[in-house]
Amino acid sequence: MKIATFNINGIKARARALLKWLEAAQPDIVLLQEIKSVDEAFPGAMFEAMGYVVETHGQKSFNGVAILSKLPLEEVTRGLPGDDTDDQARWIEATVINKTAIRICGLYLPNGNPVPGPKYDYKLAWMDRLQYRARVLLAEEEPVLIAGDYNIIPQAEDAARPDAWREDALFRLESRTAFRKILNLGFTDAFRVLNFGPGHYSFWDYQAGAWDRNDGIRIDHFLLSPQCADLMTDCQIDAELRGGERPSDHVPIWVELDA
DNA sequence: ATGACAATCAGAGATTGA
Repeated sequence: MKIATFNINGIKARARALLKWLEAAQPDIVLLQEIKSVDEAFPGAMFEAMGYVVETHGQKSFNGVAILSKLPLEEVTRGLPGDDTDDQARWIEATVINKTAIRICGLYLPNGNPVPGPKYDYKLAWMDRLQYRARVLLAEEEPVLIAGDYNIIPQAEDAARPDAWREDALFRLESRTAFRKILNLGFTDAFRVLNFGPGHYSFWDYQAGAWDRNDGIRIDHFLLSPQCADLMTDCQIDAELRGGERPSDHVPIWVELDA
């Protein structure tokens, strides 16, 4: 089973490019972030025509996550637990059953800039809630996959110019510590199991020719529970999409699971 | 230190992003 995550930076602007990539990459499940659309305006029919079921958790103008799946989805839930006053659409969960049941979580973690400030406070508070949710899911001792745009550069090798990010909300120690706390529960950063060294990125800024200079950062991740990590057979980034026409500033990353 | 680029909503330019 091939599961992908892709921050598409606006479904309205990216629907055609997404369709083209789906046809080429043939993922069974796709987690989307930054759909920047309310549920009613999401162009679900074009994906349903390809055999996907569509579950959205949208919001006007900003944020918004969705799941496309060729397998039936069960127990779909929306919103990250832990704060009833948080109305930002950044979290969606579903269970998919093929050979084995997997709990799939799609996330769009807050950016957090500028630092310091309320946006950074929100990021850290959101990561606390994420850690708690991850802990609850892990306790089930079943395959769990938490993937999406984490807005976290895990290590220096995950940025072309780490010094430029040193005090940024994506890379400063406090942010990386919060991310590592989740890993330390027992989750695996899928990409780093199978890929080594610098130069592997999932985001390139639109500005200053970042793509042409490969001035990128790796901020889109798959975190796998032990039971899920044992099923993984491959994990890759489809970087070439960034060189296409009117691309998102992120590219897809995917895992292959024997599940 | 600043801005560069893009999407959205709206119908200009502010807001957001990373």
